[in-house]
Amino acid sequence: MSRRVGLSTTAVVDAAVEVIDENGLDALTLAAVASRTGVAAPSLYKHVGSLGELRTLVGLRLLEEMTERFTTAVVGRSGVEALAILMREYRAFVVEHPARYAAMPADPLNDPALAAAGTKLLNVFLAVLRGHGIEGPEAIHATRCARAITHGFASIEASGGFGLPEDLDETYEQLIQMYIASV
Amino acid sequence: MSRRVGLSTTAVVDAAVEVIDENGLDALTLAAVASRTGVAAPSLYKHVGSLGELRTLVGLRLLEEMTERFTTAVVGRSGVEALAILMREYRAFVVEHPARYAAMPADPLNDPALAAAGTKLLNVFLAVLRGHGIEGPEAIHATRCARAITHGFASIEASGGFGLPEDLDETYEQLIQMYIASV
DNA sequence: AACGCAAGCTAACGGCATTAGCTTTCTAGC
DNA sequence: GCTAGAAAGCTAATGCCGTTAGCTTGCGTT
Repeated sequence: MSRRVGLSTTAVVDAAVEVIDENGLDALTLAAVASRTGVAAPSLYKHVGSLGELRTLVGLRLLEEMTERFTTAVVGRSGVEALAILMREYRAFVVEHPARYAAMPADPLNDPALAAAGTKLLNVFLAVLRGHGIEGPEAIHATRCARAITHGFASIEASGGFGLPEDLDETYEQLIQMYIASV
Repeated sequence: MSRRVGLSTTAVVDAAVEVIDENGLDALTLAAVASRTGVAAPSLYKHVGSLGELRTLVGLRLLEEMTERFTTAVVGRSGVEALAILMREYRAFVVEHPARYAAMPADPLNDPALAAAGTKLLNVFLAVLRGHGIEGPEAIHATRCARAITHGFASIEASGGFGLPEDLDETYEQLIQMYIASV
């Protein structure tokens, strides 16, 4: 048998994300990742402490992926235009990778391993709001509102919770306008 | 040993909800329900087809619980007042039973066993909107917006996703006003 | 009083995460 | 270039869980 596959923690997380993409979050199992990486299940423990830790690492990866994507999308834009772009980009990520979105940690700030990455993601929103003249406690409320709207719509859409798919764009634009009108 | 416990499907679902309330959705296991009902795990199959079916039954129960609660809360009210009450009641349910909310089916309309109950819940919103003069496609968009906002805020709150808990009321009232201003 | 069904039970299987302990391969230092 | 030791892999084994099979027992009906 071909020994020394040359695995690494990064490669294990890569494989985990692939498993999620292909078969959904529930399919993320050490056995599945092991088979995909061509290794016996217990060997994964050389690179990852436990299934729980792997989940955290996947969450970290996704948090960073979103942050980079949002940062890139919003560069050179400002004001309500930037806010709208951010919200559309959020939904676009979920539409492209619905299973991946389900693996996003719900409360990154409560997990020491995810707090830094979660804060960075939050800061993208806060920076755009600040550029629009919103700061302090007002900015916290505004960010929470944006989170609730984007996460709410995206999570329902990702799980197929909306009945008729044809005019979802219109509903979402309506939400964006609703939000922008309020800030 | 005391044979003939006198179990029923309803009693099994009761126990399942208690397990969820006490130890979270992940703790919903046939072993846990069996131990709580004083029965061996395989005996549960006399009342429930599988763990998956038990999850569906729990979802059905919660859907009905919410529908009844909302219906009661909104009786005698109309217009934007009724909309605000509905949204506050939605959040109140989640605050009272965070773990239970996590067990709510994300896409009830896609599951034949839950479609009827999901439609009933949706109809409470649609009825209030109709009383406010919103009908047809416009009502669909408006309902989706309400769902996105309430579910988004509630699910983040239920999972402890918001950092500072003190002025969450204010954020939510802001969202309610934002929504009401748009319909 | 006897029968049949429903509601329990125990035993067993397979899948999973995880631990323990072994073998092999790469690499660093001489 | 050789050799120790660490790192990366393996197999075996444990315990929990869902699930199935097949047995036993209590209860309601006739």
